[in-house]
Amino acid sequence: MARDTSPPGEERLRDADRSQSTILAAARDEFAEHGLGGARVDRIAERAGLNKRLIYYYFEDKEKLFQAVLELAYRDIRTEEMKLRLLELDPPIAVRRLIEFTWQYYLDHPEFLTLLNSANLHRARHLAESKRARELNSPVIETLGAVLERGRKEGQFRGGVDPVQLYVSIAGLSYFYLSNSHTLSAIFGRDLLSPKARTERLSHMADLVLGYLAAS
Amino acid sequence: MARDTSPPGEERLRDADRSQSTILAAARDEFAEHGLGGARVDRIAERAGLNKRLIYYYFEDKEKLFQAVLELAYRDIRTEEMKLRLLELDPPIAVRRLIEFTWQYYLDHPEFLTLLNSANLHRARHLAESKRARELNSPVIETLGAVLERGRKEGQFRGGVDPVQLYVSIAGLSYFYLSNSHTLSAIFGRDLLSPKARTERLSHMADLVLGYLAAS
Amino acid sequence: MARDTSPPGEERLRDADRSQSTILAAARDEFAEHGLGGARVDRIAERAGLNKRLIYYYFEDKEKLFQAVLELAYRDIRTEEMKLRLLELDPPIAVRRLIEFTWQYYLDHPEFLTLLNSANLHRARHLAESKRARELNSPVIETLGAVLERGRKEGQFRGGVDPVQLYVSIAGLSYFYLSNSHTLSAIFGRDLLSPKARTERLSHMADLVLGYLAAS
Amino acid sequence: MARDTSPPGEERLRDADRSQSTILAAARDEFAEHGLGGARVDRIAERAGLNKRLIYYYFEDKEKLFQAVLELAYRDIRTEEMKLRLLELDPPIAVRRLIEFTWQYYLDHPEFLTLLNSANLHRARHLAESKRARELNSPVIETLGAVLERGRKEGQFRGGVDPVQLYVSIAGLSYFYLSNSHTLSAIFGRDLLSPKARTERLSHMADLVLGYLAAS
DNA sequence: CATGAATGAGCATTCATTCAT
DNA sequence: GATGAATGAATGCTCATTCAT
Repeated sequence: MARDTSPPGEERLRDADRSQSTILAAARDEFAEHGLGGARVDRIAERAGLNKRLIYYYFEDKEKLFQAVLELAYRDIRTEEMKLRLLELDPPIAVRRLIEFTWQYYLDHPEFLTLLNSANLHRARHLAESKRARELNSPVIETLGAVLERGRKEGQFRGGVDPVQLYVSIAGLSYFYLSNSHTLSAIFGRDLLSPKARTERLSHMADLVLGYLAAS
Repeated sequence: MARDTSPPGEERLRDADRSQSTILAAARDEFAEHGLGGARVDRIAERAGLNKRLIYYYFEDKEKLFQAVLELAYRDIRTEEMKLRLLELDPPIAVRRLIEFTWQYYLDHPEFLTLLNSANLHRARHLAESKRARELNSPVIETLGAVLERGRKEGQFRGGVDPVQLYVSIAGLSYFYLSNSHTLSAIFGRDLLSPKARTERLSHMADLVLGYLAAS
Repeated sequence: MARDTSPPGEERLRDADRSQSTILAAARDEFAEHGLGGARVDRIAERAGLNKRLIYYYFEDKEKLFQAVLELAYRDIRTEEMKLRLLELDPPIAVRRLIEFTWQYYLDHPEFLTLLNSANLHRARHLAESKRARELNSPVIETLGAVLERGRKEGQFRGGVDPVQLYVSIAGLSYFYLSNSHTLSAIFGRDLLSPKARTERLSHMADLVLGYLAAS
Repeated sequence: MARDTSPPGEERLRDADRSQSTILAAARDEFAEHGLGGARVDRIAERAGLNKRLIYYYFEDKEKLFQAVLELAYRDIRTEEMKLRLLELDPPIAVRRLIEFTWQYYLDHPEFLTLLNSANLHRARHLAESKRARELNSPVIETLGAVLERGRKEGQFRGGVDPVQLYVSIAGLSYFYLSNSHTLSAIFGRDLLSPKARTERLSHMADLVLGYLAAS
């Protein structure tokens, strides 16, 4: 009586890795939707289609689960950033590409913004406790430094620009707009997420950053 | 049995106002510290030194209290913004002043950032429901428009800059840096809130925005 | 519309003292029956006919509730002990009366034995944390000392008997027999709680203690 | 695929016995520390360094495990009691020796006291269900009867003393003092387990019992 | 013999909210 | 206007126990 003829790792129950991943994905969605305080462990279990007890079996408690979700979210964006290959591009193009990537990634992963918000609300306690915090440092920072340096050498960019400051600025320009889009839309009485508005925002950000860099 | 010998009306109202203000301040701190989901009505009452029941008497429920806190926070920053008198300044100075004000206000009122975060987590539901949302529109937007226009006319600024976009950018540059300071400090392994780091950030932001505006 | 004509403190709802007493009594029974670990807060609320939340409102948590129950149990037995008036009796009669009282009290309040057991299991942590622990010191100890002294002076008792040791012995003789009655009954194959067995035990204890005291 | 090349039977059984013993010892410690209700099967498995499932394999459930622990504890003390050889001693010496043994055994095996407590809390249900309950009857009872009889014949002891009553009394004198030592220490404000206090207690108990027996 | 994965029922505790005065 | 008492519905977490190999 062949009990299991399916390819390994595909449909098996009792697959620890698979269960953990399922839980992480469900938790990410729940935390993104409701924040750390508003998230419900019951709902995470339900979303994952797994027993609530299993969450505690693998992640100990809600806080540690949140930490694991955060680390995964950072790993995900870093993984994508590493594919950018900015060094192969002309410096202005490279900077523009970084801006576009950041903008698009935030648009595609709204949960990332919310997770960041929740993490900040709790004073980054979850990252401070993570031994892997430093690993989350973006590899792009270094690359961006090289891009800026090359742009300067080639007379395209001004000098004296700190890549960390610029990286934070690029992130902030997209982040604030998107994270506050609902609030801002309500206040300004115009939809900041319409296609037209999006295009305008992207243009503005690129103009702002590249205009600054280009200035003598 | 004389229950109350105080003059009717007047003083009662004063007390009522005072209680409401006390509750609002306590709620603002609690929401700022723990977010909407993590805030506890009990703690708000304790902070205010008032009976929990009074909170419901004045604000109906926790959500409405949060909404009131949000509206107050917006009113507060708008009040300060109105004192800036940007139109009396040379355009580049005016823009610099707005950047400095924003930066300093966020530094002085960290609770404002957290409240914004919480509001965003809940998709601005609380503002959308507020009849006064539009009143929260910053008067600075209009003023900034005038400043940009004058700067352009005087050959100091480039043209075609949307004041809303620029206003959002200025806010975002400070906001992301400060809101994420703990996370970023952990990741970069350097204290982003040290006096030196603060000065550098302010310089960078001014350079970025003014460098952009000045570019032909 | 007279809402409440009943005598005060009799049937009123919303009577804090009354509620606390009701909870304490229910808790005492539950703890006595199941021990600290086996007791269920739900069941205590049910026994008390009150909302579970109220238990936490008044007693903070299960441990503190147990502590309150313990203190009450001690206060109760001390109250009874104080009514003994041993000093008015002839020394041998006084000692016999203390033995009889202890025996009867344990028989009438089997929950006292169980509570003591539970407290001991947790290393008297609950008493050690009680500020009133010393108040629980039996007033009988002092009285017993006087009785022993008078008995010695009158040539009825031997000298050099520590009243604390004797008090503990008297308690232990009843306590072990009753606390272990089920175990011992099973082992010896005879009912240790039958009327005849009880009488024999009381005789034995009195003989033992008085025989010892009378010995030259 | 050779699964097992070891000699069949013999060694397997050894392992099985060893595992059971390990579990029993771990369970004894856990039950002694936390009582039946507070004991955790997980912790027992951890203490034993064995998989939780094995516990169920050998002992069916927690209750039956507790019963097994109890039976073992009784067997252990009976084994020691049988080494006393009281009949070879002069009656008063024999009684003193029994008192000393009981006192010392309880001191050396505090877990025995706690296990007894737990068993009593559950009304000896675990023993009543044990087919071996009667086997747990102390062989010392009979011996003590003989000692008392010989002491009486030789004019050293009074007559009419029930060995069961005396045995229970001797146990109770040590048991109550030690089992309640924490509570009593807290109440009396003096350390009942200091070397001096121990010596005094032992003296008192011997005086009490032997004084009683010696009395005409 | 031995084990990691999984679970249903339950548990102490919390929380926003309402009642009665 | 103000407050102490009271509550129903969660909420995070635990536990003894079983499954599948």
